[in-house]
Amino acid sequence: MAKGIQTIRKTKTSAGLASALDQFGRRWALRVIWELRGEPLSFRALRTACGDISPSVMQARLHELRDLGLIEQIPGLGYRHTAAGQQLFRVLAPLDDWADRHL
Amino acid sequence: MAKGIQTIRKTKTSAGLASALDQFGRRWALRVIWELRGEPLSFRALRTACGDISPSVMQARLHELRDLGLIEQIPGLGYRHTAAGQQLFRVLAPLDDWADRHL
DNA sequence: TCAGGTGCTACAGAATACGTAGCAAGATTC
DNA sequence: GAATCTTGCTACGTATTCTGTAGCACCTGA
Repeated sequence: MAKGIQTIRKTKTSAGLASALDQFGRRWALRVIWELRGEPLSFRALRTACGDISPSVMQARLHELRDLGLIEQIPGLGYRHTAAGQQLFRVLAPLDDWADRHL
Repeated sequence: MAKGIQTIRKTKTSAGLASALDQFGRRWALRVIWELRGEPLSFRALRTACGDISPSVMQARLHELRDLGLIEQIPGLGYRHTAAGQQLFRVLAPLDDWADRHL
């Protein structure tokens, strides 16, 4: 491999986006955000919505997403998006169309 | 926990989107898509752009993304988006603003 | 009281990621 | 034309993460 390859980027990836992509690059993280698009879901409902994933992993993702301020737990109601989480979902929403078209 | 919890979703997550979210829920998958936004990058340049990740993991992600038809390898040039990959990046692009705002 | 649901934890085994070293092939330099 | 550099990529031992199953404490309704 020889000429023409760019080795140095002009614009680097921002630290915020990098950490976001790192968090989202964990199994089920994006899926959880997606499944909470409608009404609040209980821990177990969320688990079955994701195809009965391991409760320990679900617990880990829920903690992380809560720490990021993307979801919140309402006693007696279950889990739902925060304002930031809703805006993230709005950003992610076009993925549905994209997946239909390209996968 | 008692009343008001929805256990059954009205609209299920499509299989295409589910598999997409599954693929993207692997470490560095989204990051690789993101780093290829500009000019083509060589294997090693891509690796340093992602913070010097393990070459075996990079190799695995590149294979998977190639199998999905999102990136392609041009001999002498490196890796770059396919048409589908570019459209995915366009969908993902607003994440940058979102991360700035919320993280 | 008891059956059923809830959120959540424990733990062993499997899969995945990491970090480092290194190889073969092509270009570059001397 | 030999040495050097850079390329894409592989090997492999270790560490982290995910999976699958079982089960506990709590609450609700019958």
